[in-house]
Amino acid sequence: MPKVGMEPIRRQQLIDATMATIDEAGLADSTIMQISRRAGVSAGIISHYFGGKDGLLEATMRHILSELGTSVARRRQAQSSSDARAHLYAIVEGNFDRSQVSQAVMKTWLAFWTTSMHKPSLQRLQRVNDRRLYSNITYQFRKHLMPEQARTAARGLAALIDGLWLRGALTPEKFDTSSAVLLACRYVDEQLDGSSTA
Amino acid sequence: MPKVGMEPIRRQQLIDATMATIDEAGLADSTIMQISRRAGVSAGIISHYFGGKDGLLEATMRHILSELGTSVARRRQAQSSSDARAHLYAIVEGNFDRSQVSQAVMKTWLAFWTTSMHKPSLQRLQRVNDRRLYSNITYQFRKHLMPEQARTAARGLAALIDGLWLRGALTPEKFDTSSAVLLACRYVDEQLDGSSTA
DNA sequence: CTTTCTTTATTGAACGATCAATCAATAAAG
DNA sequence: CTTTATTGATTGATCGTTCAATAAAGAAAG
Repeated sequence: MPKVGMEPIRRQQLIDATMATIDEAGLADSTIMQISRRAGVSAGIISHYFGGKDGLLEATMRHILSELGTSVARRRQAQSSSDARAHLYAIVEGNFDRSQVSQAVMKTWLAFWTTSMHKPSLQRLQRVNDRRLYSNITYQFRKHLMPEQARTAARGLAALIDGLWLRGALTPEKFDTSSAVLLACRYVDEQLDGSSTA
Repeated sequence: MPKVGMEPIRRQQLIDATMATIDEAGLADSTIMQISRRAGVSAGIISHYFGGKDGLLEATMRHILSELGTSVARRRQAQSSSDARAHLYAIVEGNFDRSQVSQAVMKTWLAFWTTSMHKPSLQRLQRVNDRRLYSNITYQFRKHLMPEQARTAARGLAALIDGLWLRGALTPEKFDTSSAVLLACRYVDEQLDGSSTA
């Protein structure tokens, strides 16, 4: 069947298969044979399109990060105003959209977080994404808070988002996204409204 | 030299070597040879004392969990009163003591979090610990809040603790423990004091 | 005291299994 | 006939486990 335009299709199939395999067996027990078998192709094709297993994992992480960035940007652009609260809400909602808050995506993300601490290439990806989230949040808080307060509020919100998300990933039960969003948005309110004491 | 009382010594040496190796190379690239070499013993001794690599990893996780439990319990017992705020502060401080908030312990913990999602034996350990933290927090909040509010506040505080801790583990910079404690304690205050709107 | 026996501690080479990567072969499409 | 796509057996390396051998330290017996 081969000839043209197979590359983007295969790449997507393999990235999806990678997340599904990590979800099922964990990154440590995910072999290229399992992944390729799930994608319906041979093992050799991975080296052909991604240069090897590492390339596939990095591409998978890029894909997840890209989807997160898109889901946040989409909600922020939907805001016509420059209201800080609305933008912070959008950021929170975007982080709990994550295209899909599926167990597969969350487990894959956590696996990459762990791996990124020892693989410079993945660490750079994670850092860039992290910095962007933090500085976006800080920028919005600065509209209503003093620089120092804004930084603290941003640290708190970022931690709250990651913590809620982490706990959603760790518990086998369905992740209650809406209550997590509500909790994080209430934190935003507390930071914006209760700033009179300092 | 052998004869008596080597077991507890070797076990501790190997657990320490495990955390140090995970800190340096990551769990995925930690072999029993590296670990045993760092502990100054042969590879075979691991199977002798822990039954195998899995046993060593489970023992290491138990050790970390035990140290966390101890550091929280110690600070709570230091409280003579039954004041909710003081106990919540103690819980927060205990979680950021973690015996040592070293990179080695944090990386090991994160590695086990990731692994526990696919290994029932580790998952049970993690769940028990998680439940205990959550119910302890909920119990304290219930002294001043309605059940539903207490649960929400507990979810928020637990997430905030985990999130701050996770971000401390992910950033290469030194983890600013005191500011993390301050931030989490301020969250406790906001939950306890600002409950008049509901 | 010293000789034998037993237990505990430890080693490290050998084994078997697993896995990522390679590459020559194949097949379809232009 | 060339290019793109794909296969899957082979290869080479790695790793966890096993196990027979060894060593030291008491214990028992003379």
